[in-house]
Amino acid sequence: MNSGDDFTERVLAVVEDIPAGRVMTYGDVAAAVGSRAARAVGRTMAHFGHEVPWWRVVRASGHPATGHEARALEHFREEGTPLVDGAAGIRVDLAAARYRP
DNA sequence: ACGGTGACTAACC
DNA sequence: CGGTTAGCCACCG
Repeated sequence: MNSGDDFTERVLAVVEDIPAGRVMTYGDVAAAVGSRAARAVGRTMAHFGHEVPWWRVVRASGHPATGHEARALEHFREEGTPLVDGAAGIRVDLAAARYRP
């Protein structure tokens, strides 16, 4: 019953380990599983993200996943995630919200 | 085995 | 700040 995909399983485990009010970048999650496939992490979220707090995973710029910014923003406000209001719109304050294991 | 693809990142102008 | 280019890695048919 092994799902067979170690990478995917590890990624989901890391995302679930992110506490509320904090976020991690795709690159950080990839590094946490011992890889640098930030893109592969994004794909994993697109397929399995419905079972994990995908909104706690953001891009290196502090913006949430492309096409899901509005949805992530609702969760950020709800969990009290540090946000920054800038010209590019609203984004997560990585300096304060980035989760460092 | 191979090429295309993507909820990405960093560098450059 | 923003738009573009190239590099990166894992999954799918």
